[in-house]
Amino acid sequence: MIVNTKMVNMAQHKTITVNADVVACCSPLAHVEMSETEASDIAQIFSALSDPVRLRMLSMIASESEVCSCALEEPLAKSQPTISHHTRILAEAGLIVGERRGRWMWWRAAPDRMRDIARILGA
Amino acid sequence: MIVNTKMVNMAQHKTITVNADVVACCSPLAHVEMSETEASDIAQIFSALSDPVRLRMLSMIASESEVCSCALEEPLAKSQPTISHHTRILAEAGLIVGERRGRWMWWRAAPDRMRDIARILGA
DNA sequence: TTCGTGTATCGATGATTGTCAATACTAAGA
DNA sequence: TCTTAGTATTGACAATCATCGATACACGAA
Repeated sequence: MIVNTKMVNMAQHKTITVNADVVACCSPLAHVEMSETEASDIAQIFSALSDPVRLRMLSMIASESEVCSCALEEPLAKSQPTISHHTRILAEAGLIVGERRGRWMWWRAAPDRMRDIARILGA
Repeated sequence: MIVNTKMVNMAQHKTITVNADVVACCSPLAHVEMSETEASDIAQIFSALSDPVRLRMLSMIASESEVCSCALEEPLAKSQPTISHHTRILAEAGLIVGERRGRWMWWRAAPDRMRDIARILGA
């Protein structure tokens, strides 16, 4: 039974997903030269994707409907603080969204955001 | 008149494009959980995309048929060694391809590689 | 309230990275 | 050959990052 449900991106922080609309409305790379602002915003997202642990983490989360933080430590062979660090970075990039249920933190992928990024790369 | 033409990725190095087929045959993120090897290979490419200067550089190159190295310094406001450093990283990631003509280095985008990455993110 | 447990934060450390001045390399012309 | 000019490499430095132990916080149960 679900006792408490709270939508958050950064677990106990304000819900901040950076660059939401900037990314959504950004043109494909090959069409227009990017501004410095666009470049910084998008670079942050690629930066979130530039770590092997986070990539496998995102893959695990995106392959299921949702995954608990506690289910990530063992397969990724990382400590609990490290897992928390990486989920936070993915969430700040808008690639995953977190939901607290009691003591547990559940994560699910944000396919819209992933499509936005794919579109920027797409030909 | 073109005197000498040499296809290279790393300007005066061996032609090394890392992960070429690994990336091309990699499944979308949400389909199968990534192996550590896949994750490392793909993380390297996202790492190349994770810098604002490189993103703008790639955008400039992809917006034209080809761009000379010497045409990048001024609009990006970076020194020549820095430009060379960034083109090298993009080339090693397989995102751009270089061609030397005389004293000049010409770069063009690799849309196939960009599509491969988009497909990995795509839904 | 107290205890147990899952998660977030802090602090420190070793590794990686972006940047540029100086220098070496490469190619074309004189 | 010597000179000029575009590019690559080296070396150094400041900044950022991944990692984890220790600790604080949040929540449910007794």
